[in-house]
Amino acid sequence: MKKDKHDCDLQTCMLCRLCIKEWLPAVDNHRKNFSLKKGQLLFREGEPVTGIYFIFSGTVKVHKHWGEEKELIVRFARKGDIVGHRGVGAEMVYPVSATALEPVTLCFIDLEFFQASLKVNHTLLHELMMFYARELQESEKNMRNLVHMPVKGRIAHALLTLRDKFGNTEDGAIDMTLGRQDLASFTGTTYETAFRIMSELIQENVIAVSGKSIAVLNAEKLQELEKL
Amino acid sequence: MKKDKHDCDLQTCMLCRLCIKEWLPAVDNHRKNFSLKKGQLLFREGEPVTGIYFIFSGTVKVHKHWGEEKELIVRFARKGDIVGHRGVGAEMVYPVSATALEPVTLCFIDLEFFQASLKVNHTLLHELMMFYARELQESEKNMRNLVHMPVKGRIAHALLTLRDKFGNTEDGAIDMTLGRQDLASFTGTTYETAFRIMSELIQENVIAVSGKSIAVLNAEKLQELEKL
DNA sequence: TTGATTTTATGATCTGCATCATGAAATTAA
DNA sequence: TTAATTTCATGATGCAGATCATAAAATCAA
Repeated sequence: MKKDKHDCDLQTCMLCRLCIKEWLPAVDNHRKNFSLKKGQLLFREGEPVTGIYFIFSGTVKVHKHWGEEKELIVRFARKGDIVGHRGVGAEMVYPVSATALEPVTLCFIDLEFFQASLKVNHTLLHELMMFYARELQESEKNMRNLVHMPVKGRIAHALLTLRDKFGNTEDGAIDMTLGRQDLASFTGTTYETAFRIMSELIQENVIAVSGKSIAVLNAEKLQELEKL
Repeated sequence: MKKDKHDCDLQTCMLCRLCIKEWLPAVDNHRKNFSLKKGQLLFREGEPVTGIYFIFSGTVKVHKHWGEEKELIVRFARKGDIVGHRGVGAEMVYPVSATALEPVTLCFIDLEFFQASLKVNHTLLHELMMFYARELQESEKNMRNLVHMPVKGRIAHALLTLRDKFGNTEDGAIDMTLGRQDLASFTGTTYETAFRIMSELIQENVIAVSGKSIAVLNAEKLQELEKL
């Protein structure tokens, strides 16, 4: 993890955006900027929590492990997103790992200072609470989908979610590249099944794939798949 | 939903426990006590959020629906627990339903007043945030379990969780009665499978069942099942 | 108290998806 | 540039758990 002091602009993340003017210099003082290469681990499930991170550029996957081989991707985080807040709670151990999917620059805030910020800044505290609330809703929705929705529907849902979060490039592809394995881990299935379903969707002209970039051609169809 | 004004003791729920003395009369003023019979619906998924509830006695299941027939139980709430907070967020619609599993008495606080309380009482706000954080951890753990753990493991985990939350009666049974169907919905499986696994566990002398009450005889064995 | 509904119980079958196996293509390392 | 490692691609096989079918008990309604 390369250290660096002049990366973030003090206005991308929620901590800075919601910051009280007087507190900003303190933030500036406490932050530590880092960069990660593709595939590098930010923190690992089970490690003690030292602080939280804000992403300044790049994409990170947040994932839970099962045994050595298997995982479930719980969330993707991008520019401006907070990472590591799942460690806040009773245990003070990260319940997830975070890994860079591409080169990433980010900002580290140690826990103590972050908690001080929450104490000082009630808007921040409230905003963070709402963020947790939204993530909880999301998580439980995904949970239900995992139980009752067939894989095809989950992949449809995942694609729509990703398009929503990352937007489209000019040529209509989702502005994010993720491998089949990650798509599988995100939808709670295996690589092979994910692959087969993607092939089906291509055949049905619902999506178009070239390399790792995926374009949604027929969002309505995906929405249908989401409900049955 | 029978209305009643003299149920809760103003010290069971988090709102009251963390309340600033001066604010307590306001709470007393805004609360509305209700009671539900077994099986009665407290609120339904999709309904607009009007406020939040605190349980004074009894047990409530919080569940998400899929189609007409299927559901997933996301949480059980008991004395002192908050219910309805999942509605707080962007949408202002309950993302879940809540149903009484036995006679329940509870306390309703309208949303506006609750939010005012959060504004006034930062301890409460902080505590609520931590609560969301813990629920999120829980939810994502369950999510991973749904994907990677076989049903038997999930049932083992569910039994341990329930024992933890509800404790034991004198005769060693989990202090809560839930039907097989609810156990199935809680572990994300079907009634039949839940039943079969329970039979296995009984045969293996890991649990004992009489009617709707379940006793854990061998917690270690359940813990083993949890990890593979 | 009796008929109706819900819950419990259990076997027989069916299937979506995981697993296994194998090779080609694409990255990455060296 | 070449060897090593990942990722992509696809068919063959197997199984955990869903679905279907039935009936007895228990609970509830009237």
